[in-house]
Amino acid sequence: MDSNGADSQVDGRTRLLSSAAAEFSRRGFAGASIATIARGAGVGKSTVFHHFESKEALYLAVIREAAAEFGQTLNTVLSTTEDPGRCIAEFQRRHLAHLQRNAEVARLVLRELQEPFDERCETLVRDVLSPNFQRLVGYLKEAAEAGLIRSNLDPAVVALTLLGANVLYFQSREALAVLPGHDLADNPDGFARAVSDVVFRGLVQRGEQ
Amino acid sequence: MDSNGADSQVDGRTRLLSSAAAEFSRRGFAGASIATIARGAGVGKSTVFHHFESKEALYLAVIREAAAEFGQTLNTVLSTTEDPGRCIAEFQRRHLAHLQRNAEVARLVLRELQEPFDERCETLVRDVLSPNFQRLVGYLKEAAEAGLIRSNLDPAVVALTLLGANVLYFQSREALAVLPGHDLADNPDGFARAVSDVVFRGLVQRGEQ
DNA sequence: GTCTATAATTCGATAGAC
DNA sequence: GTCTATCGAATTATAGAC
Repeated sequence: MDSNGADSQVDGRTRLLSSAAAEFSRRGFAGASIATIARGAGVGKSTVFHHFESKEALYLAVIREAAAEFGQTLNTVLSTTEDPGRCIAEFQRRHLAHLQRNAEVARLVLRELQEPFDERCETLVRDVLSPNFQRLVGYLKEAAEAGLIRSNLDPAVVALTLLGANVLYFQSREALAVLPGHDLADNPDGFARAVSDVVFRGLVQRGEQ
Repeated sequence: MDSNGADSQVDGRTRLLSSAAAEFSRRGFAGASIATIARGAGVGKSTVFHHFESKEALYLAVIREAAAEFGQTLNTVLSTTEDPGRCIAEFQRRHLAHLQRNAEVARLVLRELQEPFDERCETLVRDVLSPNFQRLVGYLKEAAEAGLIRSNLDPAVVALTLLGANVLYFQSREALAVLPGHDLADNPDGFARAVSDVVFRGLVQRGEQ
């Protein structure tokens, strides 16, 4: 049922990260227990503290891991020498795929953002989430300065629009299947492409206004 | 601190709805206690079951109430005789304001969508959320058929893009305040207007492609 | 207020890699 | 022999019961 356990092929640290992702995602930060995480990784409790300074450090490491992986994707995807339409479409597709592949961590982050804003959340945003977000914003700003896209708009708004569509899709996938009239629920790539098309070209008829 | 309590100006049913909104939002459906809800409304436990068939009926009524109120707004806002740019901007602004004004219910719904998809959630989507969503989709479809907006795009995708931006803003308002380079966090109307501008006009330079 | 249970964290020791 | 991963036992912190 769970794919971690004492899978001796990977080292303890890695097994701890994936066990922690599952446990934090299921119970939230406060509800998660170090003992359960250790058990899930097939190691002793004290081994956790050999690899990570504290429960919070482990928690941040779980998210940092996923964020760093997506950072690699950004290296490939965000290039001002490419056509911005393609760039954005590819960003959107890869981002949604990343959310779905790292569903546990994604849920963890969304859960955190909903809880009352504390210092832990601020650290999370500042140190882990913000860098990738700022790279997207930076790309959009450069594209605007280079005349590749419209320049009179806030790049942070554009970024939030793109991310918001993916996040809502990710959160509501199952609910979408209930709604009639489309087949979005089982076609994330198609959804991502359609969103990037909407955002890039807009609703307005070509040639008007 | 909380504005419900035994405020005898409004009737029991109304006080129950707002007490229930607070309690469900805080503890989720399973965690919420009818006794606490009754106490918060200043009525006895049996009064709850006089007004509502069951815990689930009360829960759905809380959300239905907010959805119906927003349905009123849709009547005012979605009109194919208006300029679609204005329509969408106004929809976006009112929707975000509605999320913020009904923050407890909004959090409740988002929480529900994240939990494992069960029958309760399906009822919620089908009976309560879907009607308003379909009205937005229907408006976009008509606008496309009338030639007011581009017709080769999926209206459900457009709707999800608009809603996603608002939902993400709503969920991450406090986190946004931490990110540098913008003042979005304390200007929801400005955010909504900027998003609708992006979605309506697109990123592409006017006159190109 | 004290007692108790639970959970985080630290300590000291062991075993294997190089 | 040192270094690193590991463990079991010991130590604190905290929250709830009485």
